[in-house]
Amino acid sequence: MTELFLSRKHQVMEIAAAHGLNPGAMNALLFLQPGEPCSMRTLADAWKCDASNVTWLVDRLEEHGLAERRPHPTDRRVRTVALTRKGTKTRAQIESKLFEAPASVRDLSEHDLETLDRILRKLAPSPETLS
Amino acid sequence: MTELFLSRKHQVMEIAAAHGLNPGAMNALLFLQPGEPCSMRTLADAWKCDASNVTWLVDRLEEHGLAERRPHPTDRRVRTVALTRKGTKTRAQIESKLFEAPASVRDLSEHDLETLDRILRKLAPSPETLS
DNA sequence: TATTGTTATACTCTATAACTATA
DNA sequence: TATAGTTATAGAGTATAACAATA
Repeated sequence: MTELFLSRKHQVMEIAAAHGLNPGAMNALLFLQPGEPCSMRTLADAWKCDASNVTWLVDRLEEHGLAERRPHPTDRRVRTVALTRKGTKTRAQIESKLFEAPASVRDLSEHDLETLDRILRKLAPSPETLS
Repeated sequence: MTELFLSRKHQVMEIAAAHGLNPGAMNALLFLQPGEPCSMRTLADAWKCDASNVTWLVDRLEEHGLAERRPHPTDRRVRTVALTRKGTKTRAQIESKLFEAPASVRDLSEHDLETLDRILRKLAPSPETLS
């Protein structure tokens, strides 16, 4: 079990490094939704980290041209963070790598996969199935 | 999915902090097997980190009285790391917390649990089932 | 000559505190 | 007065390089 946990950690770090990002910045990128700019404060709450750390992480994303700060339309204190075109593309690439099924899962039979899907949905209901 | 990954990360950090350990030191503790001392070099390879970092992590474990350095019986260059009695006990406590089934899993029916077990065994075969 | 482990040191990531600007 | 974000700074954790002891 520890093995599995650790290998996942290393896999995540490798995917991040392949794009020149640290794991924190990669998570930041994944949290941002295309076309939905997000305030720094929201990001700090979502990532359960300090606001100053968000400043640093968003700086990293901006350096890579993946995101950009924009003024908030009504509250001039707020700066929103939006994905750039490059950021949207990179985010999609990372997501597909990160959630790609490992070989052992792809080797499961169609029947096993459907059963697995049915049971796992009980563990982590998608937003659509929540009341 | 990202949510799940992050919440797991925070859970792991909380369990480590409850024992005054950082996540790295906790992983170190979990890797050590009672009655099976392990060289520093082996640990560095296992955790894919630098040897100097192992020195630091084992220092943390020794400070907490969880592990101790011992000479290698034949190679005087090598220092092995062994769990103390306290380390063995703490390790067991952490392991049970870390791998405790979440409420959503405990709520599954007996039948679903058996099915899940059958399918998951195909993904991560235990050492016994490996050829 | 190669390997094990440690020390000295620097770098990355994160948090705390003080600050500016808005609300 | 409270909140959003930044800057300055300190701390934890990790890596690199140089070193001593041993193989």
